Amino acid sequence: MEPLLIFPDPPPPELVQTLDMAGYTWRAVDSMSAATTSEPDSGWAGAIIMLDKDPDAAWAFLHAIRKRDNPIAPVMLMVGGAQLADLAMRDSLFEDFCLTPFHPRELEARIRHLVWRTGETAVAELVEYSLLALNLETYQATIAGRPLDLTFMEYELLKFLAQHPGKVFTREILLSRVWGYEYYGGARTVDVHIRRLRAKLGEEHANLIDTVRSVGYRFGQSRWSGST
Amino acid sequence: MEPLLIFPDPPPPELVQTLDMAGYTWRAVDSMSAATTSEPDSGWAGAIIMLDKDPDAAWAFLHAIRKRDNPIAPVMLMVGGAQLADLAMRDSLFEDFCLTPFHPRELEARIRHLVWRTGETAVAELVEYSLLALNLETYQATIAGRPLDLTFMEYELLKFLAQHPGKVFTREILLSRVWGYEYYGGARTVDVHIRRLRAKLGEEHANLIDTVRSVGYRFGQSRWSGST
DNA sequence: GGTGTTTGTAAACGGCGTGTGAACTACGGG
DNA sequence: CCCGTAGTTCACACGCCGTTTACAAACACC
Repeated sequence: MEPLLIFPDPPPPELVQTLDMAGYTWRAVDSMSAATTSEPDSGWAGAIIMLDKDPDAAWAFLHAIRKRDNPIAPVMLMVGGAQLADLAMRDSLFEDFCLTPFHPRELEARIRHLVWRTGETAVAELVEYSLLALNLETYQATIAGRPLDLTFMEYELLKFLAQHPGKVFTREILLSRVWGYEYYGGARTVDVHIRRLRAKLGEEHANLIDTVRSVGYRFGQSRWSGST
Repeated sequence: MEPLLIFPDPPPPELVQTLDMAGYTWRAVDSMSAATTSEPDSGWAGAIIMLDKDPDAAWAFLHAIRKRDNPIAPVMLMVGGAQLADLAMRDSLFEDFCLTPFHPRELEARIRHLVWRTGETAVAELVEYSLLALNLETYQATIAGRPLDLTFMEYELLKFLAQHPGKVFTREILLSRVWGYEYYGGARTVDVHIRRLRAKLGEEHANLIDTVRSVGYRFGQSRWSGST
């Protein structure tokens, strides 16, 4: 799982202990730039921000990570009882908070609930296979984290293939299912698009699309595990 | 505002006092049938469930209000420290919890945040993305602090796009969702408005609106990291 | 009624996505 | 080893699609 972002650095030892005991990975940072540079490719699972030591710096940091292009969510605030009034009018900046000093089991329960909730709401229509990911809502594709710049037909073809991994399709089937039922065109069209897809997937992933001689093309599951 | 549903009846006096002080209306019930019969036409704003006195009855009641046709949400649980372990594996039944005995100001802050969050999903008065900010109440827009002089349609279009960052919309969808469901007009209308928006956003921010060739347009989220 | 703004449509322009033909290569059978 | 079949690769031209400009209709504000 992706690590949690902690502010500031170093975090209080009781927080570290609670997170480690619960099995979370985390990285503490002291500035917005540090949060960006140390961000893993898969992004942050969320953020925990200590608000009780240096409130002004913490609020500034919180604003920064929520106003950037990919806002970090969810955010858990650690606040002292006297700071509760400061939370009003800033509801949009955090998802949950926990009073300090905190009960380790309470914080653990809150983080678990928070992480669970984001996993629930992330319902973006995705097609994933191995290192390939297609986001059907945004029409974006990535292979091993690297963005793929696909044209419309390339995207449609790859989407169809990735939605039926392991299955073999003849060129005629692909023409009718991807291009359209009444499409009249040469079978070579498919070949060329397959070729362009393999080129954009890169040499190390071109084998995601197999050629089945005298039949057609198959996506993924090139080698089925086991014998026979 | 709609009343809060409290379980059980009668609720502990300190809870009543906190709710009354904060200005919330509420009704306490002791059974699922009572919750149904005393439900106002506009429904419940949410539920607060005391889990510390009779846990079994509380869990049964919680299950009931979450499994019916119109599940009540959000739900706040009041739990003793020794019951924290019971929350695991039941994340789908509640939105937030508060330890008992509770800090009145903490509970007030939690309820406010919870109610705000549910209102947020329905109507947001402010839309922000990166350097763009739209104030839906005053019909004002700014990019990087600089005011944008947008016409009505430009504002509506930008608002709709900014409310769904990353998502791709076809011209037909945009025409129906922004212009109106029974609007009958050429798809070129969208193009021109997109063009005018990009011009007003300025050269350095024109790329906030991406063109997805032969599909439609997308706002923001040019780079995407794995999840969220 | 006059003037300026907003909004929708039409048409010209330009780029690049797309399909096709042909050359080249790989594979398999006789 | 040859030959036929099938897949790959390359190059190029057509045409679609988005951009841009221009203009007319609708509207608002004096």
